[in-house]
Amino acid sequence: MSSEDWDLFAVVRSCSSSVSTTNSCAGHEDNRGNCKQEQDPPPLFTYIHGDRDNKEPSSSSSCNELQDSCKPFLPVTTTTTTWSSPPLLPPPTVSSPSPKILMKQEQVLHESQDQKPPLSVRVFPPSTSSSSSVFVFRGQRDQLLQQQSQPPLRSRKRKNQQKRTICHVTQENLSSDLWAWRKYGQKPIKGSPYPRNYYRCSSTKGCLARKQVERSNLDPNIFIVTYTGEHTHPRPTHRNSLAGSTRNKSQPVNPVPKPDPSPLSDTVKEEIHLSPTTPLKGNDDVQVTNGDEDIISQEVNMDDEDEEEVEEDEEEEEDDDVDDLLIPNLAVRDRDDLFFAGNFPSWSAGSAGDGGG
DNA sequence: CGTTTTTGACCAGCGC
DNA sequence: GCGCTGGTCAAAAACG
Repeated sequence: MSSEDWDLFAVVRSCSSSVSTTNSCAGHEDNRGNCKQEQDPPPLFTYIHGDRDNKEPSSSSSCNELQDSCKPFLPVTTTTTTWSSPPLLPPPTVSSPSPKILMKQEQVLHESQDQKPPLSVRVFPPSTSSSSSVFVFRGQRDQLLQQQSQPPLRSRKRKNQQKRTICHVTQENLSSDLWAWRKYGQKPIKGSPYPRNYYRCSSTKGCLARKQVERSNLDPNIFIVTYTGEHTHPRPTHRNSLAGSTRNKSQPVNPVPKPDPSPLSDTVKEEIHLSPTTPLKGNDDVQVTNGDEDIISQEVNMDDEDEEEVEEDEEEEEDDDVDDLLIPNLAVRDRDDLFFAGNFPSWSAGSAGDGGG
């Protein structure tokens, strides 16, 4: 596997082609009015948004920002589904492999980030379309309690965590992100075999938007993308420069433990050539994915507003749903496997920095 | 030349 | 206060 492979994942690029398509944003417009969705929205999308640590009143602009970041992943149909406050339900128990795995991942994610397991998990059964399924889980009660008893956390780290949108996307969908991101760090995450990659918006120097891409340890096909901060600029229509964007030669310092390197399909190959910075041509990315990919995004929200919406959903959704949840359509899976087969250069460890500290 | 990626080091938050 | 961990910075290297 080579870094080039990872490029694709890391990816996270956007802008490119842009422009054009309009779609997902339906109903969600960032404060900059960029909301126009650029590409065909992937079918699967779950997102959690909200401020976990500092529960600031979620400003619509902020939320929109985050959502905007995810817009690329946001299916038109799901755009309206904003979840927030979860019912105070006990954390669901996950035991089965497949779908539940994602849930576990979620829990892991929360644990690692919030240090606490999610209070509840919301799952969207593939109701509207078979290809799209969304699940959202969130734990807030503890946080809420903490809020009441604890003063607002104030630290750079905490501040960043204030609002974030977590999206679960497939490798293919990673490139669906139309924003331009520049990788600025990579660190191994405790409890996860895969390192976490840190990206910041490269469209504008002053842009505070950041993105974290982490591969699900439970489901390698799924990437956990966490958006933080807000874009301080309208969505870029094209890349400024491609220099250094593609690294085909670079070799993975930390070879990823990849099982079987199967031959990549043409489609996959194309994607592999793409890098996080690689300009997307038109909807190439989308084309590759075909829209069947799974994008699971989650919005972590601590906002009361969202809670209301969630409540409604809750009634509709039953705990049983949780079992069903998750990525009904992993059509990409095969490709992903192949794709990943030789990818993720430094997934292993130690790369970004001292690993902490 | 300009930009991105890589990666070691630093800083800060959190739990004990 | 200490240690662990996560997040970010910055220098060097790589790429178009």
